[in-house]
Amino acid sequence: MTTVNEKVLLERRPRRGRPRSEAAEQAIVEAVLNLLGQGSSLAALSIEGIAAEAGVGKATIYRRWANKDALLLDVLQRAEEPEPTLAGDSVRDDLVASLEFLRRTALARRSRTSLAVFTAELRALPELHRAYHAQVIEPRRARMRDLLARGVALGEIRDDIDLDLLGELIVGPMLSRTLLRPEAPLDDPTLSATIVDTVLQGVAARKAVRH
Amino acid sequence: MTTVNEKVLLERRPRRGRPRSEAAEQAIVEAVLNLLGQGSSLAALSIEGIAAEAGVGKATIYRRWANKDALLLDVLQRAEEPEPTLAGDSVRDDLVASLEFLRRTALARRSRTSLAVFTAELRALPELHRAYHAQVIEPRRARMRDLLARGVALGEIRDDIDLDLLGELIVGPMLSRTLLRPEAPLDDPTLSATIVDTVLQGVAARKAVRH
DNA sequence: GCGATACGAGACGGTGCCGTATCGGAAATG
DNA sequence: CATTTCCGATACGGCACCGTCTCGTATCGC
Repeated sequence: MTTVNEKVLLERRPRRGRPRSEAAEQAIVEAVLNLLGQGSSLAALSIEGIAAEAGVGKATIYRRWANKDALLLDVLQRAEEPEPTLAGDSVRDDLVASLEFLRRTALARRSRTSLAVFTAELRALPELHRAYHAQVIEPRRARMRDLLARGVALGEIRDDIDLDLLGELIVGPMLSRTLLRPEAPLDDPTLSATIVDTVLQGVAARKAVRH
Repeated sequence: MTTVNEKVLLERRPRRGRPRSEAAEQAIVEAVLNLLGQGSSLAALSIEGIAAEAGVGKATIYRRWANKDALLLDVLQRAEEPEPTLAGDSVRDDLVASLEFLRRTALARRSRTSLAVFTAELRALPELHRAYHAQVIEPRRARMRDLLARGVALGEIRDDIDLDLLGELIVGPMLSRTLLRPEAPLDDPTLSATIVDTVLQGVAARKAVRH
């Protein structure tokens, strides 16, 4: 594991000679996701194992990526779904949409494993961790902060709660279910709305009316 | 990494000859926790590294544990704090106490890393994962379920929410902060109460009174 | 003191992996 | 057809580690 360069892929593409196989490249990326989906840890992934899973020679991998870190970072980035576009009509609805995105990401079997793998294992791979955090986690949290701040400004959300804590109240339950209960149902499309509405309304029993 | 036997420790203690050094045993356990606390991943721990950190020969480790898995499982079990005793006066207070326990567990630098390491990395170590889940995670969740059920029975908590979801609403935010924000403050002793009360009361802005 | 068992240190064979190099063959350009 | 580059396969040197074993020494029961 050496340094991850800014430019991850080797991109010199000569015009003469046999072109690189797009199929091989896809097979390599697929193989990494397959192995992660089968429960492999990030650190346990080996180039030789990936090559075998992909039905590819090691040289075919090293022709495209400089080293293992570069390959893994590239695959992790490709695996990210695009963030959802938020309608903006209601902060509540946008929160549900954001959480739905997280749920679907977690639902995909591969990503589900990946999420768990990322959060902890990346810690042991500092270069990878730094890059992934800066390029994926942090922008996502910034979006959530903006959304919640809009909710406060519009009067949908109490203004006496720390914005970071608010985000954790929303995201935490989905994270808890994904990480701590690997067997828990995650395919209920109403789960996100239930979480958001429950966090908004509160859990305490009430005698008074809600509005 | 071979199978973890039911009996983890080798426990034949002959009465003749030099007795085993209790100091060495403690140094070994300490060394594992130290390395985890320094950010090492579970999979990256090596017997040789542990022995060096502990200032101990490898044979001294293998004299006590059958293999690496047995050592790690034993250390993980020892590292668990006892669950807090719940006063039982108010479910809200007991929830705060339970969450405080989780916060303190996460706060300890070693445990903080360990928690992150466990949740994801254990996945790649199936024997370890199964044992840890059954012996630590599941009992903890059962306690939380009982506590929440009491809250529902006593009328402190709404009766129209799934108990598992309730638990996730409480535990999730702390988990989120611990795992996704390694730099976030976790040493605020009022954090647990803030989370519990916010989840109980809800996040939505209200015009009506709360009672 | 003597045998038994422990200690730290580290040698040892074996395994698995990294990243490079080489093979014969395949697929492109010109 | 000659050249170039890629292909899968695999050999290679090097490294880190596992779990066993052997040193010379220390500490116990008897």
